[in-house]
Amino acid sequence: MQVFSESLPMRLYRALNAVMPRFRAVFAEHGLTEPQWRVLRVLWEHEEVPFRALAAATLVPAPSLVGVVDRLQAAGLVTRRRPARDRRQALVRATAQGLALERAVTPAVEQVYAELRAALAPDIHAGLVAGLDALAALELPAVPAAPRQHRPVTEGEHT
Amino acid sequence: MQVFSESLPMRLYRALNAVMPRFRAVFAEHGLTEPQWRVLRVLWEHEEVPFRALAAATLVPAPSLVGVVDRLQAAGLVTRRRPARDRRQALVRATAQGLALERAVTPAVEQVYAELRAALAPDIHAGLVAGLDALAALELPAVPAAPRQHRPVTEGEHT
DNA sequence: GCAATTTCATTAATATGTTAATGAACCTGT
DNA sequence: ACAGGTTCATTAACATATTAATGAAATTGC
Repeated sequence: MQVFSESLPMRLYRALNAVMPRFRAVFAEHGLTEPQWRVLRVLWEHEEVPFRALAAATLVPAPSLVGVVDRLQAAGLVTRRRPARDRRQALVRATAQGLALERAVTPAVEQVYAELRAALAPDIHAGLVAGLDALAALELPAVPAAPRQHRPVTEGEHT
Repeated sequence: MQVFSESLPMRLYRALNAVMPRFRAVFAEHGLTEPQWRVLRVLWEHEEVPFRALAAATLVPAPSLVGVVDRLQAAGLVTRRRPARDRRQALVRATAQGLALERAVTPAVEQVYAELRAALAPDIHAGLVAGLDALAALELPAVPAAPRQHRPVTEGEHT
């Protein structure tokens, strides 16, 4: 087994840890968490987005997205709508206030991106993007959903 | 602003989403969560690890690590020790049972790595690793810790 | 020596991730 | 029409992430 710190997953996590705190600091200055930001980001690009598509676009798992949208809705930044033709669906849309946030937050976010571009050599950046896209495209054979052989390590468990 | 789905953070998240479920399925078959696996992974490489160092090596935030180690300890996989020379510290060490897990889980994990290597062209992989390490090394100037200008979007907030 | 500071793990409060289950709405074939 | 199956958002239960605060233990400054 290779050295833990040099494994691909840990490299991915370290890369994220290097950049995301900068972005999150910007989001926080405007009262947003990262998932909340992602939802708004999608809604700035698309008028009205089906819940399912929103989860896919933001990479926020559907069960988490329920709470995220709840809080954005409570804050008056988005609305939820049930279309008559399929009342199971939920269509999410940004309010005027939610749309207005774009102009407020974007400049500071752009600046972080600028720092990134400035700090990363173009060829390194290109190789990185190519590698990431290759990974994302892998579509490794879906997990066989083998039944668990052992119970998970959970709180109440004593020896 | 660039297209959301093509931003570097989303590319990083998509790459992780493409590979981690495979690994987590293996961990789950042995009753482990991903952070739990990471902790054990470090303890297999180092006899006894200071809490602080364990958090850094696993990239698990210290407050989260408290619970992770609690559960591993309750499951009999690790122990916590307070050194006499500095009673604030906590030294974590794997038990015999925790050490035994390595031989049980490693083969399946190696297999996932093998799938990854087989699916990713060597030059793409090299470019990816180079890019990730460059990102991780960035050390963007620490966040200025500017005071929040707006309250976070929280549950109880109504318009 | 001791008050002030700093370090360290932990707790607290809130938000999200993960997996399974639920319940309503739709669909399918008959 | 309707029983059975499917889709969809949501809830449930648990574990973790994030930020701030706490409290005990070490260290520093004077």
